[in-house]
Amino acid sequence: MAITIKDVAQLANVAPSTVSRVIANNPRISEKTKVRVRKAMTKLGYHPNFIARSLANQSTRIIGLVMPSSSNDYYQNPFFPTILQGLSEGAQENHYSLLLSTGKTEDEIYEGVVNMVQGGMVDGIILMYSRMNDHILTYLRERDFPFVIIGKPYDYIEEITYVDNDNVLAAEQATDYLIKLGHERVGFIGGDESLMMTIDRLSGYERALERAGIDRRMEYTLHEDFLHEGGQAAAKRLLSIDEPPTALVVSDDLMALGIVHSLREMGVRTPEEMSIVSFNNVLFSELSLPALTSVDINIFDLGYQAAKGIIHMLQTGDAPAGTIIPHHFVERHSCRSIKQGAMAMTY
Amino acid sequence: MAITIKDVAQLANVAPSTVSRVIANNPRISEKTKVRVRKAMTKLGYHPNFIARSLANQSTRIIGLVMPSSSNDYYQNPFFPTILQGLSEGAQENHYSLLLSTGKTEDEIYEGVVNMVQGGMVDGIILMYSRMNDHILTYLRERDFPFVIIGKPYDYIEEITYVDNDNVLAAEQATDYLIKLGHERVGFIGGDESLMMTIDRLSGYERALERAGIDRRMEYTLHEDFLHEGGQAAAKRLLSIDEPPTALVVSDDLMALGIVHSLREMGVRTPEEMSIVSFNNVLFSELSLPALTSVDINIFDLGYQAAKGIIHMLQTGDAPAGTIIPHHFVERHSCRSIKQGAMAMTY
DNA sequence: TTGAAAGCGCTAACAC
DNA sequence: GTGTTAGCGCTTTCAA
Repeated sequence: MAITIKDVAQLANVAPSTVSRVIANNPRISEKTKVRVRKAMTKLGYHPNFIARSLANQSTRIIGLVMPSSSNDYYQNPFFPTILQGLSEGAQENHYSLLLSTGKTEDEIYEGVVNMVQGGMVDGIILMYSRMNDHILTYLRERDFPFVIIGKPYDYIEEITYVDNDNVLAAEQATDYLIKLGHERVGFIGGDESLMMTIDRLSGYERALERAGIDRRMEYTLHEDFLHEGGQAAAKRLLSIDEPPTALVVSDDLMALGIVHSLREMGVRTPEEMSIVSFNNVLFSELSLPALTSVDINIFDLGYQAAKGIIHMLQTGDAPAGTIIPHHFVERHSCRSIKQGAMAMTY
Repeated sequence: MAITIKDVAQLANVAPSTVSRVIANNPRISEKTKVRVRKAMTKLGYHPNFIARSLANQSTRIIGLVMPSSSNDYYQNPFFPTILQGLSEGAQENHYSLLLSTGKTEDEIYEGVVNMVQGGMVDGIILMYSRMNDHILTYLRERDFPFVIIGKPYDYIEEITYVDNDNVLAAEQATDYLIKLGHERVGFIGGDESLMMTIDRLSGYERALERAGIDRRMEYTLHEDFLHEGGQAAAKRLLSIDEPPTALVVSDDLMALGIVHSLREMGVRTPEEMSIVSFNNVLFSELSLPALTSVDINIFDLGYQAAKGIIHMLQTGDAPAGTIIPHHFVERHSCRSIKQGAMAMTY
């Protein structure tokens, strides 16, 4: 059995409660006894017991992290470690810890969250994704349990604290960029259709087309899970259209890579015959061939601000609000101009 | 305040201890009262409090995960989410939770681990990396705290439970593959030199050269952090040698990508002028141009077995042992034969 | 400024 | 089979 507050109290000749106060640095304890107690603590190698403290305080200083189900490819994305890093840094700065949800299926994850929450293991929750009609979100709302969500809430947006990019604007700008390059046949390749990220990017894409007076063609919009199939299916479908697009807005770098790859296998080169703008700007976007023009969404900040946000909520009980993380466009070599008399590539 | 065991006891007309026994499914309780108590539980919406249980049991069913410091590029690797997935699945299957270490610097992480361990937050620890002279490992050993390490222990290998690949063999095979292709000037690009993974792969590389009777040239071995610089520095140094290598064993796919990229910028094509074998076989290895020939080390299993391992230790108190996860070679298009009269590429 | 004592919610040894 | 009781290690009234 480890050293407890009692052992320290005994050695320092004070009551356990006094030791407790010294730990909390209670100002009503005299400096003299503080010093004495602290000396006893180091002498014994005392370390406070988190569990006992949590039980007494009804608070664990632990934040639960809910990942998307691991059957979901989203999880596989290099996007994740970076978000985690942000979360980790935000938590660390305020002496909070992070507890991971586990579970493959949605149901398993849901059950895990219920355990975390009702079991009193966590003080708050961060949802690392946002999708429509999410059970977990509903549950959290119903219980009025503190949480923040990374991504835009599907509904009750005024009542939920979230951290997100302006994905509509970002996609609009990306699409606009292609249109300015002279492309009129621009397609959109999204990920999971229930993800708010996908939904927003799609509507940004639509908005740009509309503003440019370009009719949207439904066959130019594809939603699939490309990580596994390497974009094979998408590439095929795209090329089987009688007037295939000349440019693509792709909701994720890894997907973009898959599409570039499949296109290449079918003899279509990027950017010469297909221009591509993607999202996230993960590490390898720069290293791939061609280097991907990508929208940097500041993934790290997404995590960092989410951590800050939930901690702020827990400490102040403040009203919810949305935080928008700025994005920026990173121009590389995956797009080319098809304007009359323009340069061939957009270096 | 939430529903407690007492509320349930009252409603079911039994003592709190009986409720506790029902939760534990103690066989000495009659089916009749079990049913009655369970009914009361669902009626009240009772959910056991983890913290209280942990305090009474002196066990949390939480496993602490120690990541490398986030200043470390290793963290950035797509490798990580996959390990996490494995850990998560292994933990979930046994109803364990995962607590993440936070902290940027080594010292912060160390402190975090001490808090986890001495604070009684975790029953065991998984170190997600293995390096020489690691403080944290020393600490854990000194306290005799249960832990498993992903990677080969630097010392006391007999006394430590670990999960690892046979990196020596893997690197030997990779090098051998290049030698068989006719390469005699084979270089090695490793990551962090203190990582056991790097050390083992380097010695596998050396072994293959030795067996083939090829003298090792020190200028062919480079250790750097290529993720940030995109391999620029490495590529330059490699090409500045009077007799540059014709093939490279690279300790990581992302690094390999960086090198391919930099080489290309300097006018050196892969695989025509430089053959490359790398490690890990992460998702994009297949999608890059050229598709990378890579050693698949079964990252998921590394995590999965580590989780199983620590849980086994906790439940049985069993003696430590090493688990070796098999690897396999995935031949793609980043190497070519330079043998007389051989085919140009190894499709 | 400090101590005594109750209690956080649960488990387990000991009774009956 | 079930109840009683004493903790697990800490915080926090309340009293002094």
